Amino acid sequence: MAVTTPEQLPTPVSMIDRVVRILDAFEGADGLTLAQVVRQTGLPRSTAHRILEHLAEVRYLRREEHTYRLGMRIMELGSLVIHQDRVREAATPYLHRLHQSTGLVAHLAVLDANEVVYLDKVGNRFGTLLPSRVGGRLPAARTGVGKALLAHAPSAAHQPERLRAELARIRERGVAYDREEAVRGVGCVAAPVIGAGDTSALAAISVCGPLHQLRFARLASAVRQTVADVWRAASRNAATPRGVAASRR
Amino acid sequence: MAVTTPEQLPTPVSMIDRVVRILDAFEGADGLTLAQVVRQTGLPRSTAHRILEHLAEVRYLRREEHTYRLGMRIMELGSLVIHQDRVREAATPYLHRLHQSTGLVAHLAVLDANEVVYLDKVGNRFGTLLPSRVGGRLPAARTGVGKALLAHAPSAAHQPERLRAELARIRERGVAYDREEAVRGVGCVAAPVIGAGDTSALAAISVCGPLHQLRFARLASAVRQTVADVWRAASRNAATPRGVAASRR
DNA sequence: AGGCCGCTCCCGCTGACCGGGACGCTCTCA
DNA sequence: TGAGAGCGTCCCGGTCAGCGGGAGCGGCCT
Repeated sequence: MAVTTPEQLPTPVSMIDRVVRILDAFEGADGLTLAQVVRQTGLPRSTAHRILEHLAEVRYLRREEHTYRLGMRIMELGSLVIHQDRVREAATPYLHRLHQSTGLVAHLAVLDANEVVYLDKVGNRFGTLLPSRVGGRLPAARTGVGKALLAHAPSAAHQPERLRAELARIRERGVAYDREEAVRGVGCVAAPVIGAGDTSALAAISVCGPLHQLRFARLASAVRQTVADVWRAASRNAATPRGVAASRR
Repeated sequence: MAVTTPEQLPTPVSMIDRVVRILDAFEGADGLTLAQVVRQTGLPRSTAHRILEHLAEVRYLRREEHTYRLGMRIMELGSLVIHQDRVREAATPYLHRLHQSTGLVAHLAVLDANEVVYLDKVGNRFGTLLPSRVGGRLPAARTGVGKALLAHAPSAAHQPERLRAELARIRERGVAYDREEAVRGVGCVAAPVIGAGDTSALAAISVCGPLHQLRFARLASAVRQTVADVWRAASRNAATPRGVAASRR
């Protein structure tokens, strides 16, 4: 499998496009040989080889024998993005409080098109039960944070009927629920952090855990309290916006 | 300040070098204008402008008005690096256990030249008291994890006398201590995760907290136990090595 | 031994990239 | 009010960094 239609990718013209295409190839597997990169990117062998070597030289990739992996410099830059995000900065202490007061896993996420991207995750106690991961993506419509974000996004009006109804309910209550929509036996309670002037959400916060031990009413008020605290903390320092969210082209 | 000697940087010749230099400029500040990038990188205005725009197009940067910031794609790639690291994967559950049993902050870090880079940090309870950060760097000689790593690194023989003596003691005991060397009032207990065949350390684990509430003897055995568990878990799945550590050119 | 596959290196050609400079905008200061 | 400084944007002719076909090599299968 993974037989991406051979060569039907438009040939990238700029150097940057070539580099991006190569780096993107590493999202699928955690270690690629030259030949694998060539197959995935459709670039000529010598071109791919040259760029891979060059990227390894600047430590954006790491080479071990004949396999390349993403390197340390990319990790450092990536974690810097998260670190510099103002909403995340304001939210982290409150996520810890939320985690401690509920004993569940607390999330912070932003919307990107139809997916959520997680910026923080506190209290990994359920191991791999939860599919969420800092820097990871999940379809928005099937997660608590995602629905909370969609409910307060410009795109809310253009969703399919069934979802639109649920989003309206979420806007009313200020809280979104997920009852094993993403993972069997797991539920979430989520609420959006709304921007200052407008009505679109900057980010969303959730707590997730085994469905049978969730007290929804209690969690709803805890999450609502948390987003209020985060909003206050964020707007205290906030002169200019500074988040990875929003601003698509 | 920050008046990097103007123009004395060697002019980068390749596109990749130029891109790297621009991205590196964002490590200092979380948001740069074109003019600031030009000053920091020494690149011609039009060149910097063209590259910045191009990077924003592929979402490696994000543009808001006239300031550029690191973008979402970089965050995603970066967190992927951490996620794909085998040692980190094996260590995380044990870091949680260590955190819960001690009530302190648990770290996982690797060595890079004379610095440590943190791969995981569990239990942020002391807020900004600890300078460690996932993806962040600190001088190795002044941290617990750093000394544990240096003690089992090839470079151990070439350190200054005083440090060399301490590293020898660490090799004997299998545990490194930090008593407010990095931060006033804070101490750490650390131990290295040693590679399979050889004697050099893959990574190191530590617990850190307020000095007055540290029971060193008890923590030492807890950390030793943890590295043993992690080693076992890591070598279970480990066919090929897969970590951001090691392999300098 | 012959075929297959993967990595590396070479080298002549060319178009992607370079960067000086023009232009327009917004401040600030005289 | 107008000159000047600083900034971002855009243009365009020249050129060299990058391109990529292909040769060479070495390992691993029949």
